[in-house]
Amino acid sequence: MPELPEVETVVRELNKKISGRKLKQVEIFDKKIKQLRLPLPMKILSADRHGKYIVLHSTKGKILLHLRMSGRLKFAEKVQEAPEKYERARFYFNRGFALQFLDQRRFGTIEWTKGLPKMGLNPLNKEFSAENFRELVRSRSRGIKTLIMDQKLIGGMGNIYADESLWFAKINPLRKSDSLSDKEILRLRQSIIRVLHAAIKKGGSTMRDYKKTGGESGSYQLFRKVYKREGLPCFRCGKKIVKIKSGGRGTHFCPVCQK
DNA sequence: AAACTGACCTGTCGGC
DNA sequence: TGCCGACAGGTCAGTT
Repeated sequence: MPELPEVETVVRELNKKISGRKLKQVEIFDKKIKQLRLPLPMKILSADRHGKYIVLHSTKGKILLHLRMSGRLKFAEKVQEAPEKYERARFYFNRGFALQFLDQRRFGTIEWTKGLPKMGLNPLNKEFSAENFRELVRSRSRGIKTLIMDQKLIGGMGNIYADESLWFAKINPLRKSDSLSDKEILRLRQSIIRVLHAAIKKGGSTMRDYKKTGGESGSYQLFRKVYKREGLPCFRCGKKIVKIKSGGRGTHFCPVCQK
């Protein structure tokens, strides 16, 4: 569920809510998640985003969270003892604060580590330069949508924002990456940056499970152009948006203005 | 090395 | 109504 804008939104909230707080105890409710063996208590210094990972930095190491499809974090000033529905783990901080990890589909992960997984370019950072992106796109031959969603190449792009970015760039998601012109590559880069920033501004997209740490929904879904709009008119040319499958994922685009 | 496929889970929705 | 398959924001291991 959560892609870069959703994770970024959550991380910004965590920074406000738990930076500097003392983590006192962790409870794991789902036995699919293995015990962390943290040196508790520990002080959480800050929260960070690494692709779609959430990183909690402490003086002794990092707690790495991944929400996968249906995971979410909920911050509570006071929690009841019993886990709520779909609650898989809980972090207890000083003064009664708790962070709940909810995950209906149980794909989400939590680990205690020193290092970080290898990750592609951060599209919000200057490393996502026109030159770096062009090099990346040109150096292989595969569908452009699956390329921009490959976390080893670009960290954080997911299904919604890949479709949205390709619509803004007027590029068909099935185009082979090495067939894109310089102009198209520049347009795609700009579209990715524009879409991600706009989505962060709206607190991400709530299609179904995703919620911010206080329980509010994001609102970027109200501004989407193609994702889950199959059969509806394209906002640019009026023709119907179609849905196909690419890399096993639902893929939405305008067959007329995305060349 | 790079690019597909199915598997991992639980729930929902649409068709017959 | 009920059943059954397809599908959902993401990755991974296994296979070509």
